[in-house]
Amino acid sequence: MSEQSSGGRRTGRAGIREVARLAGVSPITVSRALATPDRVSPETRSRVVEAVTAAGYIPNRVASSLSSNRTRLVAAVVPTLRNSIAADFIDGLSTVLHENNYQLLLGNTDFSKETEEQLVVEFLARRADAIYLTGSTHTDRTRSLIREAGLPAVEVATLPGDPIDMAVGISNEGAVYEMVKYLHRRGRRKIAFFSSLTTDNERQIERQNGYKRAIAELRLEASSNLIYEMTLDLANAARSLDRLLKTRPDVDALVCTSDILAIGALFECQRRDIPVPGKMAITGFEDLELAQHVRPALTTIQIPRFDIGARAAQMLLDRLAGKSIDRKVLDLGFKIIPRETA
Amino acid sequence: MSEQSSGGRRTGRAGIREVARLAGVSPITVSRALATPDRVSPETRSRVVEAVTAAGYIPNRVASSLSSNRTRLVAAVVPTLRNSIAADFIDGLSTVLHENNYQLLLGNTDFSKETEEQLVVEFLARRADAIYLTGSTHTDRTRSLIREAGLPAVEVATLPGDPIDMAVGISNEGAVYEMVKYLHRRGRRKIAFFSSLTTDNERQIERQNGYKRAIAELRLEASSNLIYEMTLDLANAARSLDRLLKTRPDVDALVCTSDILAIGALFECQRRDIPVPGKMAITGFEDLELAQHVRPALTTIQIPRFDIGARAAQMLLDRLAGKSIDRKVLDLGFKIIPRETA
DNA sequence: TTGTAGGCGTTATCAC
DNA sequence: GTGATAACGCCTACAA
Repeated sequence: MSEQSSGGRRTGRAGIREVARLAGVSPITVSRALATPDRVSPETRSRVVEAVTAAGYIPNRVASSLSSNRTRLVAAVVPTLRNSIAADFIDGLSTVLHENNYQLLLGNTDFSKETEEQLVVEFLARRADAIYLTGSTHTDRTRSLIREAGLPAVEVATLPGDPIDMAVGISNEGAVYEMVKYLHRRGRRKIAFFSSLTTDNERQIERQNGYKRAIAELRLEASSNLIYEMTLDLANAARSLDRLLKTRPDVDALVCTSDILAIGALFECQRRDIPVPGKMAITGFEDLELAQHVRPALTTIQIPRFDIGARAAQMLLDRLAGKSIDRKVLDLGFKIIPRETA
Repeated sequence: MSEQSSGGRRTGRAGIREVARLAGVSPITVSRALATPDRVSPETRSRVVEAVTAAGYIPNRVASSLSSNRTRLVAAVVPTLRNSIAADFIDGLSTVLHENNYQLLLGNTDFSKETEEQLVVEFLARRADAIYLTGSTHTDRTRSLIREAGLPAVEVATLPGDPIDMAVGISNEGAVYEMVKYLHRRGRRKIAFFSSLTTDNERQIERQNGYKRAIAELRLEASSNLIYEMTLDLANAARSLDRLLKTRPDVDALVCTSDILAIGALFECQRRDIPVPGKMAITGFEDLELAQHVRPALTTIQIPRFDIGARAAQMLLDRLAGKSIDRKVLDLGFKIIPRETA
């Protein structure tokens, strides 16, 4: 009857005590042999390793997290992974995290900052060691929760004036501003603007601000019937172009905040035999691989997608390692890629 | 000096005891008021809620996981999120998981089953409640580890004959088989085949098998110089088409295992003024939104991308809830979408 | 409906 | 280099 530790609610799995027993050492020595092998004598180490194999021991990180007060978990919040460059960021983040023996906890908000707040609460409850947020639009509670927890945090894809903690991204405002000026230099004067939804999405708002600032500086026509906002897909871009041309057949250029929208508009022009760039110039944002393969090839804004995620991971890891951060807001820059559509 | 519980290594944050003290109840009552509110009197409940707010209490799920031996964590393994329908699956998975108050732990393998094994070990160590795997190609150890842990598991995007536990997907073999027959009915006789890399990726192998079976049944020419394997992007599809046409200018149809490859090939045909489908028929796989927008529109195989992830989540949740599963391997089906390229 | 006792499996701390 | 002890913060089991 009476086994070694019969009481309570055991989980069936071999634990550190069992391994310790097999190796003829104490539990804490097993812990050290696995976590910090060089603080244990070679013989002890090999006896422990043997015992681990024999017992089929898989350490319980839940227990170790509770005890050490560290989870080696980074939580990330994205709006969505569908049709989204967020997937590229996360790929970069995940890759660097795994290389450093951290794991990724992922949540999607469907573009709602209230949902984001719920996720952040859940991530704090799980005691994630650091947090990755897409963009800089958050509820006040999200911000204070993270700050009060003292959690390393990085906001991604934009350059907030007042980051919660750190940020990596590009100037969305600047990128579109430059693009409008580029179009102006190439003789365009009636410039329309397509963005995806601006709800809880400051990246889109910043891009729209870049457009407006350039239009104002260049003394071009500023009109609300030149600005369209839509869900991010090809079909909506085509539909919006249809509406735009009905009210404003005089438009000679179209700045889009995504390659998807730009390509949707380009295809619609081709269906209507509107020459691009002859009658209509079109520009995108992101530089998807597709951009260089459509004909005419898409003039667009290139951003370092994988790198943004990877650098975000690195910044979090540096902070977790106690290193000092030189720049809290890291601008990875954009580049206008002139191709054929503008 | 001597505070309530001065000893040890406290984490600074308000704990359940502090909340209990504020509410004038025992810690276990706080636990119940939050986890199962209906098992607590309304007054007690509201006193607890007040105390929670006052203390800024965020429950420690690490501790609760350790104690309850449940993490409410589902771990998912994908090859990559870049340029991949895996992102759509994960979006579906994540959405359903969050609706049910589970969180998602995500890892990427870069198409290596050894990396997958490492991730699975890590996920087991974190005591994830269930696991999601992409495909059915795993190391023996991965399979036995999951089986021995008795963990609910779902393999996604294929229909394994011997699933580790459950599976959701489509018949990759059947889909390509049908597509080749479709092309044959439309008079094509020299049919080439483009797939992405087959390393540790049985979906690609199954699709190639579907191609080979149809070719054999139809008594068409089977030749290794009709089969190409490449990294999944537009540029490689174009390059492979170039090579194919050099050795086999007589080819009249091209079956691709991805819309990306098909569109890459289509664009290359257009650059070379090869009429599609006049001289060359092209078919894809996935039915990305782009497929219906390119001109000529792409004939392809549609699969329920978001649903595959969502159903995978549902199967795991059902099993976790102790419900019986009617079908361990769920076939969500494909559909050939005839458009203009074939 | 509420509370008491004790353990979940590990690691921090301090001693040897 | 190794070990004894006591948490980590919560929840299961059982009792009242």
